[in-house]
Order: sequence, then C-alpha cells, then structure tokens
Amino acid sequence: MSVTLKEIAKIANVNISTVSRALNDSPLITQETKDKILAIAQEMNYFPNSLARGLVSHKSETLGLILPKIFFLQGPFFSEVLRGIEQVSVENGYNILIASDTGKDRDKNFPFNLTRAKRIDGMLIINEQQRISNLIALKKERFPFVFINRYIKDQDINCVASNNVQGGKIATEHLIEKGHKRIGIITGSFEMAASHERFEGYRNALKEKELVFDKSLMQEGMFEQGIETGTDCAMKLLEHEEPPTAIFAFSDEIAIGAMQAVKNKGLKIPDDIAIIGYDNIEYSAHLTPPLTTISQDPFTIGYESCQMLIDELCDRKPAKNHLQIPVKLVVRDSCGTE
Amino acid sequence: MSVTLKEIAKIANVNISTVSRALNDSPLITQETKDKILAIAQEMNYFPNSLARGLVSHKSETLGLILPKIFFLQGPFFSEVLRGIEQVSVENGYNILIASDTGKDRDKNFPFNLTRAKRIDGMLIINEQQRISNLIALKKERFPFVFINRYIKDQDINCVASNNVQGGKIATEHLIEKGHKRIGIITGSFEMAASHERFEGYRNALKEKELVFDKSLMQEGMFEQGIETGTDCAMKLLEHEEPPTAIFAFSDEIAIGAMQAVKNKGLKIPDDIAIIGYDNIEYSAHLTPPLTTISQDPFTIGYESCQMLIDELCDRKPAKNHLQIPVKLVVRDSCGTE
DNA sequence: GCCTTGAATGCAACCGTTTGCAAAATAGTA
DNA sequence: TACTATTTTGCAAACGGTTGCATTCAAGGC
Repeated sequence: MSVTLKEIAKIANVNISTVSRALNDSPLITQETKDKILAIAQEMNYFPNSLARGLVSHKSETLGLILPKIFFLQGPFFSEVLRGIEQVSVENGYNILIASDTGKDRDKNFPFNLTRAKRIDGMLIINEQQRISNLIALKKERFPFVFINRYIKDQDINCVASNNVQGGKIATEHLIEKGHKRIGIITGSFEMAASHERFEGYRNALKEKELVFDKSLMQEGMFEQGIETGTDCAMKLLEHEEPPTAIFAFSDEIAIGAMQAVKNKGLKIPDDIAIIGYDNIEYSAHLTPPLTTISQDPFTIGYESCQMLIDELCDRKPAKNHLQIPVKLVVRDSCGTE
Repeated sequence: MSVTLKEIAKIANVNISTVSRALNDSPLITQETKDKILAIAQEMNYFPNSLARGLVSHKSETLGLILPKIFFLQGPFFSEVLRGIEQVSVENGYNILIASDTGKDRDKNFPFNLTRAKRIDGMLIINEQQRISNLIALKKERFPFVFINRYIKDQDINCVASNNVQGGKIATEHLIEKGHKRIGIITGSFEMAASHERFEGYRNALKEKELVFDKSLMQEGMFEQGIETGTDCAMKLLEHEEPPTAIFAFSDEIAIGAMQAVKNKGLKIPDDIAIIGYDNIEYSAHLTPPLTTISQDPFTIGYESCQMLIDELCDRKPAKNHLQIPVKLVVRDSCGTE
C-alpha cells in the first residue's frame, strides 16, 4: 500500500536502518547518503507510519480533549478554547483527539481507555462537574493532564481557568461604584464551579465595601437555558418587596432574559435598574442598551492549557501549574456610561 | 509499563496467541480457557494497545475532522455538527481527530499527512472554500472522505449539506406571500458556497412568481462580521431611490444588524419593512420583534455525514452519497405573523 | 606497511498485536 | 486398540519502524 522504509532501502541500496537515520536526521551518517535517501523518499512520497513509530517510542503525539457527558458546548466560548488549543498543538506537532463521555457501560473506563490504549499522550479535560475521585484516579495513573476552566486548589493538579472570583468581584464593584447598594444576582446552577466562584467574588466585593449580603436578592438559574432563566429569575427579583437597583447576571444570555423582564415591567435600563452580564458574547454590544459585561479570554485559556500539557509531556516542568486567566470589565450602557 | 498480552499469557500459562484469541472472542478456543483468560485480563486491568493493533490491521479506528485554514467555528452551528458526528462515531467505536490547516510550509501535504501516516481511516471535511483540485487529489488517493455542508455535483464525491437552495427559496417565497415584490438581499461572501446556493433559491422563487431580479437590491456582506455587515448593507439598501419593502438576510447575525439599521432610520418592522434571517440562532426568538428565519439542522448534518463515512469504511455502500438536509421556515414576527 | 582510531553502515532485536499454519490434544470410528 | 477427524493450542512471521551493538572502511600515526 504505502511506501515503507524497506522499499526506500531497496532502491537506495542501503540498509533500512540507514534510511531510518537519514529521515530522522541522525548525525551518524554522511551528508551524501542522507541527501540521496531524502531525495528518494521525497520522490516516492514517503510518510512515516505513525502507528509503527508510536509502538516503539511509546508516544502517539496526540492529545486528548476530554469533554463532559452531554457536551453542551454551544456558544463561541468553546470554539475559542479549541482554537487556542489547536494553535499550540500544531506548533508542537501534536494532534487533537476529541472524546466525550457517553456514560455507556462499555466506556465505564472513560477516559482511561484512551490513555491505556496509548492512543493519547496526555489529556485536556473540560468538565465542570468532574468528581474529585476521578481526579485522584488520574493522579494514580501518573497520566499527564490539565484541567481546563476549573480551578482546583490541590497543588498537584494542573489547571488553567478563567478567574471567576475576580470576575464576580469586578462586576460587583462596578455596580457599587455606580452607587448601588442592593445588588441582585442571578447565578447559574451551583453544580457549576463557575457559579460558586463568581458568587465568591460577589461576596468579597460586598464585604470590602461593607455591604451586607442579602440572600433574598439571589436567584439560582441555569446556564443552559440562559434567556428563559434570566426572565424568570429577574421577575422574581422585581417582585421583591424591596427590589434590587441593579442585577448581576452570571451570563450574557441570562442578562438578555433579565433585560426583557425589566422592559416588560416598564422599567428603564439603566435608569431604573442597572444590569451587568458575563461573557461578552457578540450580541451584547448590539442590545438596547448595549450590555456592560465581563469579558473572558477563552483563546488564552485554551492556549495556555495546551502549552502546560505539552511542557509536562516534554518533562519541562512548567513554571506554574495553576493558571488563572484574567477577565476584563467591558463598560457599555446598561449600568450607565463611564 | 502497561499490561501486555505477554504478561497475561505468562500468568494464564498459555501462549500469547491464545490470549489474543480469547480477547477477540475467537470461536477457535474453549469457553473455559476464554473465561479464565478474560478473568485474568480484567484482573490485571488490561487494555489492548491500539497502536500495535492498528499496525497489523491497517486501521486506526479514528476519523479525521478536517477544518478550514483559519477556522472560525463560532456559533452553535459547528458545535451541533460536532455533536452529531460524535454521537455516530462513539456508537461505532471510532475516535475523532480534529485537524485544521495551518497553511504552514511543513503541512503543505495537509490533510494527506494524516491519511498517509495511517493516523486516520477517513475524513470529514468542513471547508467552504476547498479547491476542487484538492478534491481530485483526494479521489486519486482513494481515501474515504465526505464533505460536510458543501454540496458537490460530482456524483463520485460524498457530501452532506444543508439544503441552501431550498432555504433561499422558502425564505423568499414567504416574503412574496406576504405581498412583497421588491425584496432586498444581504448575502454572505460569494466565496462561500452557501451564498451562491441561497442566492440561487432566491432567484428561483422570484422566477416562479414571475418577479424580476433587480441587481441593485443585492448587497454582498461577510458572514464573519455579521452584525456590522448587516447594518452597513441595510443602510445602502435603505438609501436606494426605490428601497425594498423586505430584506432577506443570509444569516441571523446579518439580520440583527439590518434590524438595527432599520430602527435607526425610524422605520418599523415589519410594518415598514419586513426582515427574514437564516440560521435560527438562539437569540433570534428574543429580538424585538422576534425574527422570522430559516432553521437548519446541523446535528443531522453531522450525524449523517459521519454515518456515511463509516458506511464507506465498512464497505457498506451507502444508499445515497449525496444528502441534502432539509431546512425549515420558522415564522415569528419580523415579517408579520401568520 | 601495520595498527589504531573514528566514522559510516549493517545486523538483529524489539515495540505489542494478529493470524496462517503446524502441532498437540481430544473425540469419534471401526 | 489403533487410526482418522476434529478441536484446541502453540509457533513464528508479519505489521513498519527504532536503536544498541557489531562490522566495515578509510584515514592517520608510527
């Protein structure tokens, strides 16, 4: 079928090992033979068989991207993470294998089936809800991996995540600076680490400015149903006997829903009520009014996580194995300008 | 490192080939030994080395997902395609390798480097702008592939795509039924096949209803900059000496931009001007007014394309190798209700 | 001219499977 | 019991590379 070392060797009239060395640019052979062999290989359109190579090198030059069970990767966030990963991986000659947990019986070993089958050299894991027990299993397997978008305190576990605590904090601070004291929040599901962390940032900001946390101003929504959740939860907040003067929505989708609820009530944004979102999705800039929000940096998250994994694979111990990617406040009109 | 056949063989006190047969459920061996070996393998936590397997079977059980050069896969469309692909592939025991063309020198063989290195068994190609010459090269390599989201007339080339001609037609028909005779369009770049096809549908609809095509009502935009493009192009259409009474935008993002332009002009949607979009992104339902649009079925596109590829890999000749996935009209308010 | 040295090449084992064929074990038959 | 037919198992050669070690060869030193 394909061209092999053996065939090249026969034509070049040398031993197969010489061919191998020529192709691997070994210093052991003459420039002359090297050139000759390279020319023939080129001519014959030779490509090394990665399976055979991997078999002896114990490497597959492939990285696994492990996705959650029912992977809802809508939105540009995931695409951007993927772009970051892709960029680093091609630069370093790695391929990306994507695999998501089906939850079926036969993959109860997921994702270890991939690692043990030597299909991948390391894993990038995106899983908001990954059980800690699995993490420990991963460590025991001594299998290189890094967690994406989930900050894990355990110093032994590589991770790179968006700085959600910071994000929650600066969003809240922005509202406080605008003079708000009763700030409602609509979170995502608390099964998501992101919700916890942003919430933590919110409370930190409150505390620093010596504002009390009022549990009745908090509504738990669902990221997956952003807009609906936003309207529903905002309704409840607006029906509060002493309603908030500002709402911090944990995603732009939720914010969009909230804006709708506010408008339905006949209230004006930002005059009657301020709204801040999270994510800076494309449409946010085009809402009426344009949404003030927190912008994450998914490309960098992907980029850095892949870099970290490759560093580990090459036994370059990365300087830091816990990365928090900063977020930025994007001021538009929904909380009042400047 | 990992457990191998040899180690199992030693413990079970049988030959390595017997172990291999036991694990592959060969009918050549006793149930008894089979059970014994399986138990030991389980116990030792054995996983077959896929590289070694692939080396002899000439298969990698991996499918390549080939992405365009600078892959802008924002939006839910790609995620949904991917979900469809993933579902079929895991059902059939295949892994997915993603690879995008970097355009660098060393991958001038892309994507053939992957195929020839035996890293993948077949490819799913997403590339709006793929040159036909490359296609011919693909055929010559006799390498199984299917084109995603691009309909190619050549009967020998597998493809599954959204039915853009139909989409363009029903969108236009909807506007005509609403009484519009001057229908402006804002296309995407004509480097994209999707633009051509939707445009073809538009013209077909016009022709059937005996309306003339007016070139001055057409604006070429860019999908990648949907909202901006939408506003810009809509502006131009509105400045027309005899402006259109309806606008067919080739994406919902473009439609959003167009709606803004229309509102800026102080015109009412749909009374003064009707707008129809394409894609049915999540936010479309939440715009004011909610956007009438064409809904594609990206999950099915992914699903069917992967199925087609696997069929070919298994030498099951697929019934059809040209699939057009139907689209649906989603009526909301931006062209007037029912 | 012979011996040492170092560079270039060849030989062969190995990576972990699969699989055709030979060998052994078992069952079936006369 | 001996002999054939049939399972079941073992042997060894692939698959396509890499790599330590042995070998060859040419050059340099005496």
